[in-house]
Amino acid sequence: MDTLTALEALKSLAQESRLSAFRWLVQAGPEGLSVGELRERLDIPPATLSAHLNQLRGAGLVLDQRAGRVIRVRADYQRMNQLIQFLTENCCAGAAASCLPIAPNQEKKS
Amino acid sequence: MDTLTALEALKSLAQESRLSAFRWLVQAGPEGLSVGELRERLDIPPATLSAHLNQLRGAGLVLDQRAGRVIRVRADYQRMNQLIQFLTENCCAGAAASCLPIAPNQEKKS
DNA sequence: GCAATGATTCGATAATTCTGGAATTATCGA
DNA sequence: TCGATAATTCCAGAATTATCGAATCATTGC
Repeated sequence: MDTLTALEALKSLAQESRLSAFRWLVQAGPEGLSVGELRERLDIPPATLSAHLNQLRGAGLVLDQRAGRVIRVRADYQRMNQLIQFLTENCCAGAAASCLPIAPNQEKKS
Repeated sequence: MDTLTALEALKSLAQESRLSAFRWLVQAGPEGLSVGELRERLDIPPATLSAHLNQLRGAGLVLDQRAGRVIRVRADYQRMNQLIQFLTENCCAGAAASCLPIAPNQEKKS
């Protein structure tokens, strides 16, 4: 993932409603949620949610699929993963040791 | 790391100059860079850099240490790590399989 | 075709963030 | 103490982002 794309993704997640929306979608799993369901959970007006979703879409963090009148939205884990990878690489250059405590083959220390 | 803290960190990194600054600092290693060196690399006015550094400081992503007239700034890897951990946990809940392809003990699939 | 429902776009206002010159603070060396 | 250097704060204008009502688009069922 290049810097510009990462920046877009970061901008998209760096906002309360959008981060919250994304977390709901992640929690919902591969099925995702309809825009309406998401709106209920976030309790914000449709137009506002649409604007936020557009931002997340633009960053490639969510995908949607229309089913009749309902649009089902789901988190794009792959893209999220690329972001995490970008951050890991760009956080760890020159200090790998202190930046990989999450890896499953290591003890989670402290 | 709680959501609010993560949000602060994301906001701090979601800006071109600041992301760039942070990457320079990471690349510089534990020694970090002086504010002046950072300013040279980013090529932005002192006041602007100060504002960005304050943001990064507030998010706990950088630490500084005064040495005479010079303030040496370095990336806080631990904090960055916590952010990555937050994102990993909040990306992977309910979909762990597709969110850990980076782990060194797994094949990267697809 | 028409009414109803789910979602989006439009457009205007409010709020926030970014930027950078000028003034200020801190430290050093002579 | 003075002058120079490193960095910061102050503050105001510019630019961007967020918010959301109203209008619109898309789809369904009748």
